[in-house]
Amino acid sequence: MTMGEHRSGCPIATTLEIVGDKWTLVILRDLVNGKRRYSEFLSSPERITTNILADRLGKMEQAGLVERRLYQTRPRRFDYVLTRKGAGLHPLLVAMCEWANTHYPGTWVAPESFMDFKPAG
Amino acid sequence: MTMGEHRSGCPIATTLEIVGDKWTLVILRDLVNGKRRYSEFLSSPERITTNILADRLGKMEQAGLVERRLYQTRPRRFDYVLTRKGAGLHPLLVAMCEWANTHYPGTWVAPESFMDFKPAG
DNA sequence: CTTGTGACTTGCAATTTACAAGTCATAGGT
DNA sequence: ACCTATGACTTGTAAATTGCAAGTCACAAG
Repeated sequence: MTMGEHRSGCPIATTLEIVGDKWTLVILRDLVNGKRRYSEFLSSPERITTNILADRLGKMEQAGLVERRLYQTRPRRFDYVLTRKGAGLHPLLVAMCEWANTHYPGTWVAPESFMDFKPAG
Repeated sequence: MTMGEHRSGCPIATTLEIVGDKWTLVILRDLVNGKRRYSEFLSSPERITTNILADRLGKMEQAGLVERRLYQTRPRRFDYVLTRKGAGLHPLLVAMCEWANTHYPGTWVAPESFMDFKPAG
């Protein structure tokens, strides 16, 4: 993805082209929380559907946010791991947690392990 | 909007229910930058369409992110102002700017006035 | 062989978005 | 009076996306 393919040079608009939907950052949350496999993402409380999950994981891989890793060969099965680039979105998640906790009483408080997440490697 | 109407108690998922689309945070950016009027939002480089703009402004008002203010009576015309709640999303915008500037060379660097935004009142 | 598992894919209805034109309440000018 | 212009939406419609549910595939196990 090069500069010429963005709707503008604005960093916010550019970011939104990748994560500006209702599901991508939910999946990113799950990745930060240690989920790796398709079936794990499916089990999250927001109940993402299989076609949206497959679509988003594919797009996240294309955008370089995650890598697929073979975890089994027969049949071939992959899990998903955050890249450095993907992990760089963690501050967004933190800002969102803080905003919602402030303005929506009753929303869960994220554990320190989540807020203090550091990408491995 | 009460707890019972969210897809989960997760603060990230909750936030995404309000701003998890390609346009809401673009409008929020414009508000932080001082835009107030419908025609001003329409002139942004991403070229939002009138129905989406009207739809999003209405939703943002309902969610308490903006207030409509009468600026003319004949005909009645309103502009839009960030609330404290809406302004509370500024750290999210900052995080997005930083992420995109890091990973997408060529994206604009936001002026200090944007990054240092403080809500009036 | 059958059944089960996990990771998708497919079909389709409902919803949303993008594009373009239209409408409305004015104000201004002739 | 008429016409034109302005700004803020609204409407019609085609295209795209989402959500629901079922299906398919490559295995493994019994």
